Amino acid sequence: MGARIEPRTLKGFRDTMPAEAAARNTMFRAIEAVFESFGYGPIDTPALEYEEVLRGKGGDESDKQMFAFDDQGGRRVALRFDLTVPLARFVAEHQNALAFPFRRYHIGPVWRGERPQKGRYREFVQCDADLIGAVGPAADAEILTMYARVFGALGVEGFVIRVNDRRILNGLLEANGVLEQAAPVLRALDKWDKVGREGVAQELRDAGLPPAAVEGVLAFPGCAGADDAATLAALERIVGATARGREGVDGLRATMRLVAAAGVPAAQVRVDPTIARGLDYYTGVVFEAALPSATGFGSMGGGGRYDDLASLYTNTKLPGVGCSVGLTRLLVALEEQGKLASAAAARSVLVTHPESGDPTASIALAAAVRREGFLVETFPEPKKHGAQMKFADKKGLRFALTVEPAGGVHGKDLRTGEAFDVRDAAGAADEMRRRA
RNA sequence: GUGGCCGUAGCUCAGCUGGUUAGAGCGCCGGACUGUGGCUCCGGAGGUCGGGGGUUCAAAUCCCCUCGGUCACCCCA
Repeated sequence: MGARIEPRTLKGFRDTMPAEAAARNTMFRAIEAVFESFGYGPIDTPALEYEEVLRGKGGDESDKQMFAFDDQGGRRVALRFDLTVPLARFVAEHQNALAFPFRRYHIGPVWRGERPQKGRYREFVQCDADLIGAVGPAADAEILTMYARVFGALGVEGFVIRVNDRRILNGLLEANGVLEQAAPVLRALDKWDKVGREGVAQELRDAGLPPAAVEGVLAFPGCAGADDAATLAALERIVGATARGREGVDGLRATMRLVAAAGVPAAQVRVDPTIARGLDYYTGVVFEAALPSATGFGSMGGGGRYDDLASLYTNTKLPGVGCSVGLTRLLVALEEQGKLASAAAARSVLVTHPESGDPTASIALAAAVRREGFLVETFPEPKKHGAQMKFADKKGLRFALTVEPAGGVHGKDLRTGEAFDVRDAAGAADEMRRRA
């Protein structure tokens, strides 16, 4: 016997407890149902890929964040840090076998070697859906509509999907003569909510923008109006003089019209000039989902349009638009708010084991009740009745059933504490259905 | 990669300016009482005070190092 091994998980990695896992699976199913209702089908890709495939163009931020190492055969491999790059490789590799427009969704864990903090882990689950091989407002609107439906189906209250368009942002940059400083300017704008007007102004000055340009850029986020039409009109006044800005405003206006036509409430999807998104491959519409109630958690996901998904792997031009739900973060945020959809335990049953003797009758009872549609578990050992009941209580089971030595079934509603006696499994099922 | 805070029983924490056998609540185990849980009562197990070094007659308590956790920045889900 050596020293005992300390049971622990790696920094940034976490276990999922039964209640949370149950809630997560319920969420999976809800998300999948929405995606599939729009004609999207599931795919999977390997967690581990060649590093060069995932790395793409080097020198990015993702470089430092990727878990990469040599495998046993000396190959440079890495864990995927998102589901979009694997999608690009997948589409490029299988383009002859796919029907375009290609709609797929993908749910799975991704890994990033960042320093963990609130709502941020080194392993987390993303739910992505993308529409590849189509351009225009109809495609963009479809993703936005579906995205709103997902949060609706998850029962998330008060979510807001804030939408902008990279072309509008580029118009702003052009109008102020700062196209060269796109990255720092967009990054600063994206922090509008967090650091406020003065904070953004400071960042812009630090980025070396001339005072006139700083003022010009600052006029932008504040232009949001009472509704999307007003905001779009204001945006048009600011960037309408540039071709790209004009195109962006027109496109976003058309997209929002289609989203409304699909029946999405205006409160759920709103135009917001401060949404920029960090990833540099977005070229058109961009959006981000947030829970106003989940302060300090960051966004619950986002997405946008990209002109050319797989240019690294193929000459075929593959434009697309997609969305992503950060399921792990969403789960933790909802859990913290005590809003985890509790898996309905209304049909859970324990059939006790006789304290001494033969469990045959109990096993038969359990099987019969199971056929009635209940979630039935049997106690596997002849422990004392009190202990068995305690177990049922701790696990949160709703009912306990015991076969009486003289025949018949004695039941108890663990929630109300009421007992009942019935003739057989069918009688127990009726009684439990009545109480559930 | 940079900075702040924290590290005492399974969990949440008390242990003031260093001083006899390190405590509480909850949880856990056993028992009493209800045939069969949740309430109450009784009893019990469980701690290298994160680790290492130093100061001191004496450290969980002071100093240094280290490891771990956490929050923020960066970036993002």
